[in-house]
Amino acid sequence: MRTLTHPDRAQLRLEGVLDALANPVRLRIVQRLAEGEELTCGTVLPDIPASSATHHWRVLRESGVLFARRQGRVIVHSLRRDDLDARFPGLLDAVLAAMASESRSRNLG
Amino acid sequence: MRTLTHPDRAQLRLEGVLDALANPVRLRIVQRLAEGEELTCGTVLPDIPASSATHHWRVLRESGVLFARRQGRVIVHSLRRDDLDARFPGLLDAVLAAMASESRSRNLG
DNA sequence: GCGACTGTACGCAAACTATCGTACAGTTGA
DNA sequence: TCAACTGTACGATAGTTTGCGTACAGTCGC
Repeated sequence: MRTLTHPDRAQLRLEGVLDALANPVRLRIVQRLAEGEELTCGTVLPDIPASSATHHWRVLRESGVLFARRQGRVIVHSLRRDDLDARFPGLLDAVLAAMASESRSRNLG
Repeated sequence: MRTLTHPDRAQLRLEGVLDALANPVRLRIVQRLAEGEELTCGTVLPDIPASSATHHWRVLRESGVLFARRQGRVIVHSLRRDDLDARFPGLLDAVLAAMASESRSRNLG
């Protein structure tokens, strides 16, 4: 169990963030985090195996999309909203809004 | 030489667009298009082989990021700004602004 | 210490992506 | 019709990503 490394704000890369977001599992995680939830690794998509989930958490963490802090035996994740907004103003909001609008149109059929 | 197919506005998918944008070559193309240029396939990055370029143009076209129209023997590409703005408000602007800010900070050192 | 719990590390296989060379198709102007 | 030009189709390959099983490490409560 290594220490949880994060890029700092200045190290965030647009391409890395876009890459992290261009995946349905990770988009779903971001959406949940954006709802204000602080998620542990096991909290999202209980049907996907832990080892697969770990991979996605890592991609999100290493790209700088979220922050992970160890809290006892769980790892609590939160969106790095401030950092993302500072480096890429409007990007996160646009992605979240787009997800919301996509799920709306899905529900309409 | 097949006909150039495009998804229509309602078919645009966030994940597909993010995926198309999560690549340095394609980001560069989008940046150039956003500057108002209308580009043909050979106009960007002359050092990359035509067959590689074709691949990237296709990804951008099929994800709905740009529109390609045949004009004599060249294919002219333009950003689908209106469609992107309609489906994913703020997304394209945020990405373009982020690119601009990244190239600014690169120039500073 | 021990067992339950949470998540990682490692390694593997399948699927996907990027890059490229070669051959070729459509358009244009001579 | 012919050659030049522009871009595609196809196929190969290397590298990457995804998904997963298994083994294990750190923390907690008892």
